[in-house]
Amino acid sequence: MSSALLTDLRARGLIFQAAGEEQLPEWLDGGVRTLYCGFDPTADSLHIGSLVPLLMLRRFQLAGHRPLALVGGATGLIGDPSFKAQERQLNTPEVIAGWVDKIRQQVSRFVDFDAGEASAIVVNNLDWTRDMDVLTFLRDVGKHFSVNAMIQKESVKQRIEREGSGISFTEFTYMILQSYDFAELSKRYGCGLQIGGSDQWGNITGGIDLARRMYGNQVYGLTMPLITKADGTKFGKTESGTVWLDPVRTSPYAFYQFWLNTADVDVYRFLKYFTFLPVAEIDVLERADEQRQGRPEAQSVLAREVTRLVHGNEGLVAAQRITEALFSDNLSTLSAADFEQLRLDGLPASELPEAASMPATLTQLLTEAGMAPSGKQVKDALARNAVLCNGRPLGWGDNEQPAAVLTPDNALHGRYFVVRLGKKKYHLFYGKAA
RNA sequence: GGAGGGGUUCCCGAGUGGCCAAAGGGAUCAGACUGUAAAUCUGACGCGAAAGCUUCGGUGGUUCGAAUCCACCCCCCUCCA
Repeated sequence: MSSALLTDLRARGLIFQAAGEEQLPEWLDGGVRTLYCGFDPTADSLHIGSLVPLLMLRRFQLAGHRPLALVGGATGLIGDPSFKAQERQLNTPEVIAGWVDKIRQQVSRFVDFDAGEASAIVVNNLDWTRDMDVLTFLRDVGKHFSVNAMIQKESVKQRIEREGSGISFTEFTYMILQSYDFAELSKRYGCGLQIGGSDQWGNITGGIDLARRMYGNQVYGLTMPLITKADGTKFGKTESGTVWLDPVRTSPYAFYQFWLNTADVDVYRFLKYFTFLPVAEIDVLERADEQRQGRPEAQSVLAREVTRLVHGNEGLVAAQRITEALFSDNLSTLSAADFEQLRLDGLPASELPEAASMPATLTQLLTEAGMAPSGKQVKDALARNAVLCNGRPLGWGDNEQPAAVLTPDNALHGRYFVVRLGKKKYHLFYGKAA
């Protein structure tokens, strides 16, 4: 364990802001330190936005420190206003409790619970806030906060100043709750460092102040940069929405594809953020790619590493199997068993209706299968020969006779159709087994 | 409680009686070019195969005709008490 960790984190561009920067290296070098990062249940799964902090916990653990993963059973009931443009809708306590369970399991996959002194712990802030009464909260905790200072925080400024949106007292209080978490963890576990995304800076510094005021504990804070893409679009979204960590929401295949599609300008930075590959190795890869003609190798390394981290080796193999089958034009070499496997691996698939109950149009069939949000898009694609069925282009003329197109004669192994829309959207249709 | 401002299609934002399924930009989707990139160009972009159907906070009304006018209601913001 050593502040060599900090050097590596800096080289990766993972440190955005630090509170107590002068003493931090020394503190880290002084023994097994305890740190925490919070994850609020805002859905039943985390998405890749939480990946950097999750991996960060692991980086610290690998460096010999003890990570606490906090699941925000309490803060999730309130909602963090930080840099949010609008007040959020409250969810019921029952719903949140369900999400807490899911997130606890998810978070647990990224840290090691059997690492001696550095063994991870999952905590829930509901445990120390549930039974606190209002007056205690206001007198013992609230008294340490200056509203004057709170409204100055950049994270809530736009909500306070901007016309068209306000902030409820409930959300405004969030900062105090999270600050209290840090103070409490410093007391309970000797936790001396909180990490989080750059949007958490205000909440983290609030906690640092509170820990000192309530318990005289000197604690530290680190934030990680917001992950951005060079083209300015939001990181973590695909055409089908958010990229989730839960394989049920985002299949390992889709997850793998997401990373594979990383832009060249972003990929080396992402390798540093999202993998444990040494920086030197990433630099070598970058130089090698510069020499190469055509497609760089970095994307496939990134996709492989991150998919393995999140979905394990099995998930990775499944993702690669589908990718290989679809993007190498060798559909005809696949066996019936292979198709079944692709289905199990998470290739989007649906059962084909009987010829008698077949939808009247292909646009309808493909839309219902979720390949496109509206028939218009399918229509557009058909008109441009961008819809392929088992490799054969379909045209606008085929639209009104799906039953004539999707016949057993045209199927692979009598019942499989791989329909491709555009360059990357694939869907497996399967008929009844013979 | 008082005064004022505002709610338009995914987002921003025009439109203030017919020419409006609603300008423009962004996002998104598809094509060309490529490397399942980037940049650029092209097309699509409420729903529908089409005929046609449904939109401009809500409900009623005026009118041959409403996103646009009227009434009431709901929500948001600003200032004052």
